[in-house]
Amino acid sequence: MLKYDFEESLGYWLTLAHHAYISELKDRLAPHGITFRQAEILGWLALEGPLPQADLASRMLIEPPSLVGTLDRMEASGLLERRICPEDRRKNLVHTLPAAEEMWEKIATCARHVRAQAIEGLTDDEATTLKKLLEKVRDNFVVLAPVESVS
Amino acid sequence: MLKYDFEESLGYWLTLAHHAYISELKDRLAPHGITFRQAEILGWLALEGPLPQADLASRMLIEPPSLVGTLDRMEASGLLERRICPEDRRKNLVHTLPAAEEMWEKIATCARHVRAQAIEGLTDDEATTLKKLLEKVRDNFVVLAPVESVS
DNA sequence: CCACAATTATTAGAGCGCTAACCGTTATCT
DNA sequence: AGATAACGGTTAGCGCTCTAATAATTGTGG
Repeated sequence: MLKYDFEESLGYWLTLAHHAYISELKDRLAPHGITFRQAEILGWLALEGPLPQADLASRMLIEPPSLVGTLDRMEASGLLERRICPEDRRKNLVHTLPAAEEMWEKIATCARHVRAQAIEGLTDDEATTLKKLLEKVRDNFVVLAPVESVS
Repeated sequence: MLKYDFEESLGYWLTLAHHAYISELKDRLAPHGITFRQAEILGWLALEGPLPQADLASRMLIEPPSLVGTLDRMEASGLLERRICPEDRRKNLVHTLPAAEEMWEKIATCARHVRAQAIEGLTDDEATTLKKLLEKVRDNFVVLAPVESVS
């Protein structure tokens, strides 16, 4: 049987660090009665204002159908509202409701704590280097936007 | 509304790189008719031999119940077999079957390609630095093993 | 104007993750 | 030895993800 040395694989290191980070965040969010993905949705809406579902999905790196159930649950718990876009009646603009406001403050506090914990013991230079290297890795997979062929 | 700057968060960079890596691997595995998690199971068994389900789950960073369905599907497709451990009849040892052999060769090829693609354009020093920094981040979250209090 | 294509959201069905609760087996402790 | 605790696996119920197919709306071609 072929062997594959997980310990030497960048994918494995990435997975370990990512898992540790996200797990910590989930653990801190749970006592406030919100999930990681629901928190992320409130984050994007806080940053960018009301968004159509497709735009929200693309920012979260998921497909539009994956969002439907989560939005349903958040609408049921009074955090959100879908409103049909007047300019394009195919689109739903996702709006936050008042209950989202105080929830978002708790979420942001959790997120800042986890972020600070993550870079504890790293110098500014090291954090910058880490960001740069992670971007390089990502760019190795991102498909270059195909240039429109001008005939 | 409070704003949270995703672009400045280590968690976001980590997520982007991790997502790109894993997505690429999933895309390469799909044509061979196997999922990422099923491939990972074959990888651990190739590396360590037959394992109890709880050990497998801990290596995969998931809880034992999460493994049940996936093992059921793999058993149904003839890749695996659960065998009761003679020394401890509570345990199931997960054994690979012959069909797993050729599947694993395809998987290992995919994994090596993705790994090479990920570190393309990185010097050896940069790869080493990246590993070191990712380990530092992870260690910031890992709970120190509580020392047995010697009374 | 009208047929056709593209876009947006949804449903259906499958895969994989979690916690809580349960059963059978093994270990421990008087 | 016998009661109790701990361990390994499973089930049940839920949350989030995917692809393929569908309905409604909008854009584009002749």
